[in-house]
Amino acid sequence: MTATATQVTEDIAHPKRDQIELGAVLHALSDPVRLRIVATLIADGEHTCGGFDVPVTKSTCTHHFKILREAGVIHQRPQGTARVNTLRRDDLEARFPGLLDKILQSA
Amino acid sequence: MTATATQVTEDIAHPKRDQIELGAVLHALSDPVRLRIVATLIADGEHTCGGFDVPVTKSTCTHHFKILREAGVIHQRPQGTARVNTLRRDDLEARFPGLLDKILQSA
DNA sequence: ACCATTGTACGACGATCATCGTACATCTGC
DNA sequence: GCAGATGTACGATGATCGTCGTACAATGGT
Repeated sequence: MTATATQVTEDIAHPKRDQIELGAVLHALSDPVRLRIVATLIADGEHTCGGFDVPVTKSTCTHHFKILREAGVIHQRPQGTARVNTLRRDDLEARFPGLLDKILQSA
Repeated sequence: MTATATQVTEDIAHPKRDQIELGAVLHALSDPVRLRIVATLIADGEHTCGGFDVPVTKSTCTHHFKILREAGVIHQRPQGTARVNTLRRDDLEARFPGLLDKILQSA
C-alpha cells in the first residue's frame, strides 16, 4: 500500500499511572525475553529497540515492547526512526513500592 | 471406566525448591483468580480447594491449583477426599526474598 | 532524491491459556 | 452398602500468546 497520511510519531500511547495493573505487570515480566529487556534497562538506563541482545527477530521484539509499554513498565519516545525505551521507575514505584526491585533481584 | 487400582493419594508431585522458577511464579500470580487464592492463604494459613470464594467452576479451580502447585507457590496434602493447600512461604522466601510480600502488598 | 536504518502492521502458525461440563475415583459418615 | 462431599481427568471451546516473514512508513544522512 502507498502512504496516504503523515503518521504523528510522537504520540505513542502509554497507560496512565493509575491504569497500570499488577496482573499486567506480572504477566509482562513472566516472559524471559521481556525480563531481560527490563534488566538491561535497569543496568543501562535507556536503549533503542535495536539495542538489546535478545534471541528473537525484529517483529517479535516489537511485540514484546508493545506488551511492556501497554503494561506500563516502559516508556517509549521516538528519536528519528528509533524509539528510546526507559523504565517507568517512578510510576512503578508509586504504584507497587519495591516490587520491581524485588523482581529484578530475583532474576 | 471402572476402578482398576488404588490411587496413591499422598504422592502429589511438587517441584523442589531449586526447581521453582521466577517466570512460572510471576505467571502464576498474574492471573486474578490465582492471586486471590494466594491472598486468601496469606490471610487464613490454609484452605481446602473448596474453601475459596472464587468466581469459577470446580474444574477451573482444579486447573488453577495445578498451576500454583507446579509453579511451586503452594503445597497440597490430601486429607480424606479434600486437599489442604498452604503457601510454600519458606521456599519462596529462600528463592526470591521479599518478592511474595511485595506482590501481596501490591494486590 | 536516494539510501540505509529503524520499527511497525499484518497475517500466519503452532502452542498455551482459561473456561466449562461430564464422568469418575476416593474418602468418610451413617 | 449407600450417599454425599471433594477433587480430578478428559475433552472441548474460544481466546491469547510468542514466534516468524513480508511489506511498508518514517527519519535522517549524503
